[in-house]
Amino acid sequence: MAQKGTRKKSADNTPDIRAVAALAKVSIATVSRTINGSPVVSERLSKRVWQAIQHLNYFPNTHARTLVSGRSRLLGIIVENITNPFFPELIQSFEEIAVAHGYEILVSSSNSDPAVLTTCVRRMLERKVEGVAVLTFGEEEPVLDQLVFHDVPMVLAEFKVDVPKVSTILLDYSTGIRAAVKHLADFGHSNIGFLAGPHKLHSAVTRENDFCASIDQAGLRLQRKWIIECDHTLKGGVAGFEKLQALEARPTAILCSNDMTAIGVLRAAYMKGLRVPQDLSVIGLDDISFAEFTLPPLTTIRLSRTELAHAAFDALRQQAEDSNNPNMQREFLVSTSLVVRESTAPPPARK
Amino acid sequence: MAQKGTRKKSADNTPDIRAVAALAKVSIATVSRTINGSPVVSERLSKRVWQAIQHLNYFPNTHARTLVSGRSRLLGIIVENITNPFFPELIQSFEEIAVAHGYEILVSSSNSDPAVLTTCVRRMLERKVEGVAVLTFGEEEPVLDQLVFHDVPMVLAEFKVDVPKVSTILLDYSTGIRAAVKHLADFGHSNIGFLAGPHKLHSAVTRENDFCASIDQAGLRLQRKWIIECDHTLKGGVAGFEKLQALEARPTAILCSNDMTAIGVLRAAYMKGLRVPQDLSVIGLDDISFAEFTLPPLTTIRLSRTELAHAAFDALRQQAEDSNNPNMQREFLVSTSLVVRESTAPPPARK
DNA sequence: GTGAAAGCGCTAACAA
DNA sequence: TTGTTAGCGCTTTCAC
Repeated sequence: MAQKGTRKKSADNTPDIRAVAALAKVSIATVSRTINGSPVVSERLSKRVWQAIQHLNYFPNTHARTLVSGRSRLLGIIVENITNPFFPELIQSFEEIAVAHGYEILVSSSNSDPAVLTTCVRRMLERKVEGVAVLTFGEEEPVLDQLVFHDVPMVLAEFKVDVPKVSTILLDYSTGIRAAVKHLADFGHSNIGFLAGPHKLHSAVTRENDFCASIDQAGLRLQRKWIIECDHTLKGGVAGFEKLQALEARPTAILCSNDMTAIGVLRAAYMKGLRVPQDLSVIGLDDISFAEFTLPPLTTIRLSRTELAHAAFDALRQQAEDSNNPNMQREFLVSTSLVVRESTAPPPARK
Repeated sequence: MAQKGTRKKSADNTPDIRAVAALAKVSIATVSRTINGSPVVSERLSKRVWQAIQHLNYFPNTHARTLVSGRSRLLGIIVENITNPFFPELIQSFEEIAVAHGYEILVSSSNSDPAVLTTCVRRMLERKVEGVAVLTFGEEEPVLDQLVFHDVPMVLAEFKVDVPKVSTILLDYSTGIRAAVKHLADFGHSNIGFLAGPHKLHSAVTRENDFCASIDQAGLRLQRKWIIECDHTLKGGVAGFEKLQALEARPTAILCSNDMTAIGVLRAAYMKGLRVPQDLSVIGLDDISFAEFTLPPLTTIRLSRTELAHAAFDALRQQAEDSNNPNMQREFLVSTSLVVRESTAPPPARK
């Protein structure tokens, strides 16, 4: 009845820009300029405005801002699965950097399911993200067309496409893998097996090739039968280990395409009564947080999630903010390095 | 030069509601009604509108929607740390449910740092979340005032406050702990130790009390000196185990306040040459994903992240959508259950 | 340097 | 049942 405004909420604790303007006795334009750091505002007014803002505990409504400015300050990040221990650390870093630069992030998991990916993309589009980091390391291509179509900048991991506004992050596995092989060779291992990832995964193939090259470079002889395709799971690691054990000539060290596979090997070796590292050396790849907690703690090739996150953010931010160069495609390289823990040692003495 | 609109983006692939209206030859109001499922729209027009929408690949701008409707369909979830293996699964479930109901989520980690928490809250406020799930299991209280002040519904875990629009999720540890103690007792253990969490954590105290009660209920004698305060980390578990070992009379089974502590015990036992479960039974609590991958796989008390996520979402959704009952405070109970794996067995035969 | 005013894309009165 | 219109809270011309 006595209500005056049309759709004003009843007891709203959230002041708007008009309230600030009224309190500071300036126009809303001046408040806006002050908040956005426009250099034209005189110090006298700026001070009054900030005081009013403080006094009212005011903060701008991002939706209104987005609507009028066309900038959402929202970035999307799509991972394969947040439950996969590789990703939380990555998301964490990405969030930290983004927030530090005034961006908000939208996280979602594709679960390797194209239908889910479609939904993710749609959600991001609806929220008007300014860029999307697609860190699924796999089956990305098809649905991403939507993002391209809507002109949303992207950054892809290990997947180079020649499209404007789409940058790429390449992973330098070879450095870490070479270091791992050398580490083993230095211990005296000359028989090194490799438990590969599924060949449909681009990264798995790269890792395998890098392994082969490293064996060469170390002056060792590559044994094709010691390279076994697994599936990046613990079970796969167990199975891979067993295949290796069934051979007559067996390696004294196993490098795995990822940590879960290595954890499978640890488990299988334990069940067989083989001691790691005395009887068998094992190395993983990724350095998921659990690698530190295995029995024994796993020597592994660390893929820096921090670097990855930085690269992804930089690519997106640049696209979002550099309007001079709207169609740039950049390329980043993220390094790997060996983390020596306790799953590697010299090979058992020959009898 | 020849540009007509004022601030129109140049080549915009994103049609707006007017484009749809024009194509369908209806007013924008009809388009809006159609999209929002208003029952008043005639089938004839509705069909034309949907066709136009499809044809243009149109989707509404959520920011505009939020601005005018006052509903953001955004929910916040604050966890202690996304890197803590307890949380990803929780976030995953929360996301799934939320998305299934047309909500988007904003995830952030407080890192147990009040300053960071303040930022999280601020970010959520700026984005106008309709509710926040505070699942930090700890030091929440102080900064949350901001949310209360701004009238944002909340749901807290294990932390009951009597404030309108703030619901609580209680965790029923006792069921799981009782089952664990019984499991051990059934094996013949009568000497059971407990590696507690830090007493400043409410949940840790509850777990400890439930343990004591369960020992009683199992008809066992409680040994105070077998209860040791640890800190929920692997190192803490190692230290706790060592304290227990230093005692003259030692337990044959150890229940831990969380899985990381149990993993520490596994490690320490391994280093001492004690076999688990033959020489010592170990039980964890949480059932983090790694628990399945330890050596041996860890018997543990599972705290259902799915249930937790459901409860959190339901609480928030109800607050957001039930405007009849704007100040309701609900209470949820989430259960725990024993997951038997391979770290428990009968005690070693007495000599 | 400052303010008035025009919208950003939508929803929700209100009219017809 | 449908259309017209007034804003949601803000940024950004454009005058002054």
